Amino acid sequence: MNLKELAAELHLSQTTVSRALNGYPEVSEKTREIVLAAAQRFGYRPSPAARRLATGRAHALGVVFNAERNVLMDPLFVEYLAGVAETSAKQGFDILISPSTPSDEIATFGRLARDGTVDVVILSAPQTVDARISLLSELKFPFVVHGRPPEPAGISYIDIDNFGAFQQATSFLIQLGHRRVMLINGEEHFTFAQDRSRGAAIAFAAAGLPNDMLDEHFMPMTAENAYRSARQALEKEERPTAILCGSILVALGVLRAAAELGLEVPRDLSIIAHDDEMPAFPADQFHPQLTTTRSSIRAAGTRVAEMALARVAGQKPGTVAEVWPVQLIVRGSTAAAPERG
Amino acid sequence: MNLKELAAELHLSQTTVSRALNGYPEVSEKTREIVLAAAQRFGYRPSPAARRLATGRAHALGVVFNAERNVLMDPLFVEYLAGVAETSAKQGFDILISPSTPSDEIATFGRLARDGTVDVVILSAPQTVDARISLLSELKFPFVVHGRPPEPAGISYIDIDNFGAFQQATSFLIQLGHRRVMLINGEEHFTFAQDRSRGAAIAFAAAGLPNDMLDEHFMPMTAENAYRSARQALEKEERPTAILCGSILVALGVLRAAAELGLEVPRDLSIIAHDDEMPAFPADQFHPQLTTTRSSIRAAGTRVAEMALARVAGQKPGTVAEVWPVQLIVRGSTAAAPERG
DNA sequence: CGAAACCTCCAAAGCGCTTTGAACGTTCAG
DNA sequence: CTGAACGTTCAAAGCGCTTTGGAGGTTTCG
Repeated sequence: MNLKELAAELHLSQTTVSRALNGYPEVSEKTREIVLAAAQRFGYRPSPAARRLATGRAHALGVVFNAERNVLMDPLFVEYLAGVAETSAKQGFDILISPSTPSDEIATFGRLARDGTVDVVILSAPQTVDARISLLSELKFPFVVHGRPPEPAGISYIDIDNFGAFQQATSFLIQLGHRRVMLINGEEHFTFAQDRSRGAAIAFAAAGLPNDMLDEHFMPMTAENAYRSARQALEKEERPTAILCGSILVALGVLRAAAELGLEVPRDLSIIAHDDEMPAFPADQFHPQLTTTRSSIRAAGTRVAEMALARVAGQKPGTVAEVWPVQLIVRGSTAAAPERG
Repeated sequence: MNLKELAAELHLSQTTVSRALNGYPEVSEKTREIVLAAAQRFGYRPSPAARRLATGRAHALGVVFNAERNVLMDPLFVEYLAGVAETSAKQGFDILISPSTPSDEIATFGRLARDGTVDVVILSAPQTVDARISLLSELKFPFVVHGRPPEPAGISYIDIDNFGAFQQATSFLIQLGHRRVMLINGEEHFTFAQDRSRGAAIAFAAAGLPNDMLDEHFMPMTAENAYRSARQALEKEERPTAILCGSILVALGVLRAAAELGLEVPRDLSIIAHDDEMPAFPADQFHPQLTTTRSSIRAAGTRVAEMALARVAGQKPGTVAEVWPVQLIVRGSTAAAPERG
C-alpha cells in the first residue's frame, strides 16, 4: 500500500497524510491520530526510494570498508561496527558498507559523497596526511571521524587518549625499573601511532632517561608481524625487559616469541597491551593475564554513530571533540624489571 | 549534472540518452558513442535514488548483522564480509548492513524484504529450524544461503563439507590410537554443528567404536567457553586424549586449558581445529602449529555474493547447491595417543 | 459586520530516472 | 509507385514521496 492509496482510503489528500505521518504541525491532532491509526492498520510503510528521491536524504550512513586493510588487522572492525549498528538502528538508519581497495579508496569516498546514497560518512583511523578528509572537506560532505584528525579544527571527532595511555603505561614500566623498553606500534602514518609514540617518549623524558632506550617499531599490527619483531629484539644481547603492544593481537605474537625463547612473562619480560575490548579475545583470558590500557572500541562506535546522526540533523562540524580517558589495568603480565644480567 | 541537462547539451531526448547509457539496442552506435563520450566529459553519474525509484531495483545486497551474535563469535565476520565486498564491488553493488538484535531479527528481514532497499539478501549460519528462511520464502524475496539450509530444495546455497571434514579429522585421530575424543562444537541448532556432529559419529561407527567415547559439547564457539569446557574435561580421571575444535578460537581456549593443567600438546593431548582462515589468526602461527580442517570463509563470501548477484539477474533459486571439500592439514598439534595410564 | 488572522487541508509541481507508445524518415518488396 | 517494414528518435507518463502556494472555512478583533 502506498501513500496515494492510503490517502484515498481516508478521503484525505496525500499532502495531509504525509504531513500527519511526518509530524508536521499543519495538521490537526484529530486527523493525525486517524491517519496514524490507519497507517498502522494497513501496515503502510513509506517507500525509502521515493522518500530519498524527494528529500535528497538517504537515511543511511556510510562506512568505507577497506577489505585488505581491515581483514588483516581488524577483528576490531566487527566490534566497532556493532557499536555503530547499535545507535543507527535506533534511529532507523541503514549502514552502507562501501567496499574498496586501498588504491581506490579516495574514489570510493568521492562516489559516496556525490551519489547521495548516504547522508554522512564515518571515517576511521585518520592519518597524518589524510586525503579522505581533504576530499570530504572540499566537497563539503558531512563526515565525522573516529580517531584524531591531523588538523582537528572544524571537524567532529572522538578519540581515545592514546597519548595519555602510553605515557601512563610507559611511566608505570619505568617505575618498575624497566629501562630498555620496546614499543610495537601501528604504522607511522596513523595519527594514533604518533600519539602513542609521543606518549611513550614523554614518559622517558619525564624520568630523565635517554630517548634511545625506547626501541620503537612501526608496523601493521598483526600477531605475525609482532612475533617477528619481538623475536628479533628478544634474541639480542641487550634485549628489552618490557614490551608495549599496540593491540591484543600484537601481544599474542609477542607472547609466542617469548615462549619460544624460553622467556617467562612477567619474570623475564613485562608486557602491556592496548586493549580495545574485543570480546573474542579478552585480555584476562590470556596466560598470564595481560596488563592493559583499556578502552571500548564498541562504545566508541556507538558514540561516533551518534555524532554522525547529529551531523545529519544539522549539527555543525567541529562541535564534538571528545578524547576519552584510557585506564591502565594492571594484571599479571607486568613485574619489576629483572636484575641486570 | 543530471540526465535532463545532459540530454539538452546533446540536443537529444532523455529517452535516447538513457538508452544509450544503459546499452539498449534501440540506439545507433554512432549516437551511443557520442552520448558515452559526453557523459564521460561532464562526469555524469545517474542518481541511484531516481533509478531505484524508477526501476524498483536497489542495486544493493543485504546482510543482516546480528551484533550480539557476530561480535562474540565472529572475527570471522569481517573476513566473510571482505569476500562479499570483493565481488559486489565489481558489479557496483552496495552492501547494506541491517543491524538487528536476536529478538528482532525476523522483523529486520521482513523490513528489508518489503522496503526494497536491497534486491537480495544473504543469509548465514542457517539453523535446523530457520524462521528467516521460512519468512523470505513466503515473501518470495530473493535470497541465498551461506551454509546448509535445513531443507535445501529450491534454495541456492553453498556450504563447506562440514560432515566430511569432521569425519576425516575424527578418523585420523582414531587411526592415531585415540579413543576418548572430545568434540567442542557450535550451538546445536546450527546445521553446520549437526553436520559436524554426524561426521564425527560416523567415523566412530565406521571404526566399530562405541559412540559414547565421543564426548560432544555444543556451545557458542568462544575461546572462553572452550577454555571452561576443556578444562573441566581435562581434569577428569578419564580425560580425552584428543579434542576436536569447531574453530581456531576454540582451539585457543583449549590450548590455554591444557597449558594450565601442565598438559603438553601434542604429547598429552592432540588438537584438531576447523580453520576458516582468519588472517589475523593463522593456524600455523600457533605454538604448536595446529592441525586443521581448512576452508576459506573469504572465498565462500565471494562465491555467495556471486550467487546473490546471479539471483538478482534472474537466476532461479535452487540452481546453485555447492558443497566445498575441506582439506585436512596435519601439523604439529596431533600425535599418537598417549599410552593408557 | 467586515476584514484580518488563523487553522486545516488540498492540488499540483517537482525529485531524476526508466519505459511505453508513437512519430518520423528510409529502405525494401511487390 | 505504394505500403509494409525497419531503424532511430522522441514526448510523456509514470515510480511514490515531499513541499510549495493557495483555497476554503472558522475565529478574532476593531
